[in-house]
Amino acid sequence: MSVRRESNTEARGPSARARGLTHRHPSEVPLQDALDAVADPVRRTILRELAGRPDWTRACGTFDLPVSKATRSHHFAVLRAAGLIEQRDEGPRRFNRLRRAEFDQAFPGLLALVLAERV
Amino acid sequence: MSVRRESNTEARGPSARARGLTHRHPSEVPLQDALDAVADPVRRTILRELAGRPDWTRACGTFDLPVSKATRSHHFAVLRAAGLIEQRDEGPRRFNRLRRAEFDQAFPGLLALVLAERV
DNA sequence: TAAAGTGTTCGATGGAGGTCGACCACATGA
DNA sequence: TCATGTGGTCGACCTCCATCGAACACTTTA
Repeated sequence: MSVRRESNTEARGPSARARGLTHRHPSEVPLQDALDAVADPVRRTILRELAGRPDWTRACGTFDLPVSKATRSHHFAVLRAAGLIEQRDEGPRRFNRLRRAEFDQAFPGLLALVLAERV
Repeated sequence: MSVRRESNTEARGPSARARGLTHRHPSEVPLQDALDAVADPVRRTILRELAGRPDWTRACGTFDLPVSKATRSHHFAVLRAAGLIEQRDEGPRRFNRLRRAEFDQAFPGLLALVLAERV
């Protein structure tokens, strides 16, 4: 293995921003928090859009939402605290991943209801 | 068919109170309403207590809830509108039934999460 | 260094809904 | 007819949270 330059974050470790990124595993999330998270229509839109693309391909700003970026940031924080998404910084952008398997094991069927919703 | 007196409500038809009882089938309930209904801890307590007894054996006043009867009445109305319970008047009391099968068909897994919650 | 792009934090605001007391409606029994 | 018990309705209150603009922090690039 040579000493070639790495361009991803793994080689450099977490950035200053990513250091403050706290995640919670779905198994540690109370049902109350999970229900509160999915009870909001904007957050359900985020989840559905996230499910339609491969993991780590959607930055927070790329979602089509009828709210300001401050509100948007708030919603992503709630989803993260509810164990519904995982986030990773890449340069100035924050990419997202839907925690399908983990969340479905903790709350079977709940995420499926959200993703099946026809808006 | 003779003209003998009937003592149950079916023979006399719905009482004056029951006439104003509007139910909604779970299949007609939007996901938003279903999630809002189960997102409240008092309502989840009602659902769990209801699941622990046979159908039509629990009147509204027999539930152990930390709220006034006005609030209690409000919660039962929300659960009814969400297709989670069915109500039937018997004398001055209003008995309840959990709409397990119907609701589970409309929102698979959701009610199970509520009933499995350990308080 | 400066500028542009992305995202968070802060403080304030508004609305939705949970809560209550009081009163009302209905059924039952004395 | 009256009293009692059950439950709903009404109006008011209050808390929580979604929302926003503004300011800030970090990264990248010119």
